[in-house]
Amino acid sequence: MKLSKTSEYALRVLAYMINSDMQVFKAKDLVETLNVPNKYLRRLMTDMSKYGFIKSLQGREGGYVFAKNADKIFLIEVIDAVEGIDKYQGCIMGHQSCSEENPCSLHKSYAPIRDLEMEYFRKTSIKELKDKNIHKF
Amino acid sequence: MKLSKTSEYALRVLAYMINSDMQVFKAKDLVETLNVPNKYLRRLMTDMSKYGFIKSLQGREGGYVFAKNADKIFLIEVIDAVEGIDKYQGCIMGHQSCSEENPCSLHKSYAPIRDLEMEYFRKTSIKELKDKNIHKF
DNA sequence: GCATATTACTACACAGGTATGGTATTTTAT
DNA sequence: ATAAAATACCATACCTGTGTAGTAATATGC
Repeated sequence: MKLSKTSEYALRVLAYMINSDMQVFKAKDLVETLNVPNKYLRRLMTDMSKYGFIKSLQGREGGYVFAKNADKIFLIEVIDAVEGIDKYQGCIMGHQSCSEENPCSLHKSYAPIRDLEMEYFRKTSIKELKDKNIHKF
Repeated sequence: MKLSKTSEYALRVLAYMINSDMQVFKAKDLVETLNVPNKYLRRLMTDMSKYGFIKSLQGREGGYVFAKNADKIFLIEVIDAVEGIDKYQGCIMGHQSCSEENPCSLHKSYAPIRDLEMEYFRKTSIKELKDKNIHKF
């Protein structure tokens, strides 16, 4: 599982937000704190708004806030929204059809590992990224 | 772990070779059997020869053969050779320095899963792809 | 109402991975 | 010598992920 930079940025933004006491986050603050390219972050935030993880407040005194409780936002949803999760679920050898019934030569041994990984992303929420001992998002 | 197409092709070539009774494999045969683009496969085979997994026999009746016993060729070596393995071992959130001592907010929970996956690729050899019930490489 | 602060939208640019095409060279069995 | 096979370059094209630039739209404070 090597996430795209866009997914990394998305998770880092959300990890920062859940670990901060602020309610409203400005793009400028996020850019400086997380070292994400300015315009890139802005597009990402707009996208994440559309997907319903956050909400944007326009105008002066505006910014971004969570659109729902962070324990209802799962890692797999974020990844799927910003880069798509399908590719990580396909056959490790690149076969179109690969299943228990018609497996590739790696399927039997690798499938359990991939399933474990997927379950992790499916069950872990943004809220679980809250950890007061960690100052790296 | 979403491998590059180049890695997928490499594994499929080696899986096909270990599952066949033939000793010498011609590029033409590999291209047709595995549906890999002609020129792309040829360059890949040249690369794999340089890395010592296979050997090329030039001239008429030439082709490719294993350069060493397939139980001495591990998946991680093949992946590392053709696309590099480093990116899969870095921090899931993209941090430069992320370790037990200075972890990101996902490190503690995700590191064991990534380690398990890496161990799988480190310990599984091409020989283990041999399976007479499988006809998909 | 106006200036300011902030996000939204559209288009473009660059790099790397993936793929194709051409031409010429080297090696070896027959 | 001829044919069959791989090697070596080299150029190009496409797609995607990543990143940049400029302009438009929105809301607030005064």
